[in-house]
Amino acid sequence: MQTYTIRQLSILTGIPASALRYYEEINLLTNVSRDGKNRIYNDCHLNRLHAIQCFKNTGMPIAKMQKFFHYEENIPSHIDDILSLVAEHESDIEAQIATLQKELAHIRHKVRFYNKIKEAITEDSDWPKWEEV
Amino acid sequence: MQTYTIRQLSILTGIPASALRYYEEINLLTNVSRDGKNRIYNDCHLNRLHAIQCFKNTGMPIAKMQKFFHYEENIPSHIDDILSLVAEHESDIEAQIATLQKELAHIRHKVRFYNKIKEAITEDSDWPKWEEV
DNA sequence: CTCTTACTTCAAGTATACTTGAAGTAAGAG
DNA sequence: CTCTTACTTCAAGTATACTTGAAGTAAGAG
Repeated sequence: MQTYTIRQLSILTGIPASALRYYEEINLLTNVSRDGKNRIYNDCHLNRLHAIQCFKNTGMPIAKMQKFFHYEENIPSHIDDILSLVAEHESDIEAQIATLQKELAHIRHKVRFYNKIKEAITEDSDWPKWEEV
Repeated sequence: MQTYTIRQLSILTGIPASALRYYEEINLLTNVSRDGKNRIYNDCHLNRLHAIQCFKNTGMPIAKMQKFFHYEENIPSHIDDILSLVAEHESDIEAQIATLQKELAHIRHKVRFYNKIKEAITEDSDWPKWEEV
C-alpha cells in the first residue's frame, strides 16, 4: 500500500504540514498511523484531503466537515444525515453562484463606468452618468 | 436632502449599527456629519454601503475596499488604479464562479452516490462504487 | 561521537471582521 | 425633577482557521 510522510502529503495536496497536524488534532483526519512518533499517511487520507479541499473551496466551515466525516464513519446509521448535509451544501453552492453572478453584473457596470470616465478625462469631455453606462 | 440616523441606516441596509461605526472608524464610511454627538447619514452613505455590500458579497477584503474608496476621492489622478482594481476584482469573481461550478459537480456526484447507497441499504443490495455513480 | 534532516509536541500568536460591555449623554415625556 | 430612549466612546472580547516558535527526538552520514 502507498504511504506518505507528512512532507510528501503536504506536497501532493499543497496543504502545509502544520495544517495536516491541525486537521488531525480536530479529527478531520483520523486513524493516522505512526512510525515511531512520525506520522504515516495512506491513500485514504489523500482521498479525504481531496474531499476537504472541495468542501473548503466551496465555503463549508470545518465544523460541518467534522459532522460529515463523523457521519461517514457509520454510513448506514447516518445516511439521512449525510444526504441532508450534502444536499444542503449543494443548494448553498448554488446560492453562492447566483449571488456572485448577480454581483458580477454590478462590478462589470463599474468597469464600464470607470472606462467611460477615463475616456472623458483623456478627451476632456463630460463625465458619464452611472445610469447611462 | 434625505438623512438617516444610525438605526434607520442599519434597518435600510441590514448592517448592524456597530458595523456602521466600525466602517467609519476604518474610513470605509467618510464625512459622516453629526447632530451633537449623534451620526447623521445621507444618500451618499447609503450608496456607498450598497457598494460595500456588493464588494463584501463577492469576497473583497476590507483593505481593498479602503483602497478603492480612497482612489475614488480623487478619480482623475487615480483612474488607472481604480480600473485595475475593479478589473482585477472582476476576474477574481469569474474565478470564484468557475471554482464553485467545478466543485458543484463534485458535490452533486456525492449526492448521487449517497442516494444510491440509501437505495442499496433499503433494498439490502450491493453498494455502488464511487466511479460508477 | 557529532551533525544534519526531518520529524515531534504544545502553548501561544495571527489575521480578518466585527461584537460586546461598561459608562456616559442629550432630549423629550410625564 | 426623573425616566426612557437612543444615541455616544473606548477597550476588550470573539470566531474561524490555522501558523509560529521553542524545545526535543530518532536515524543515517561522515
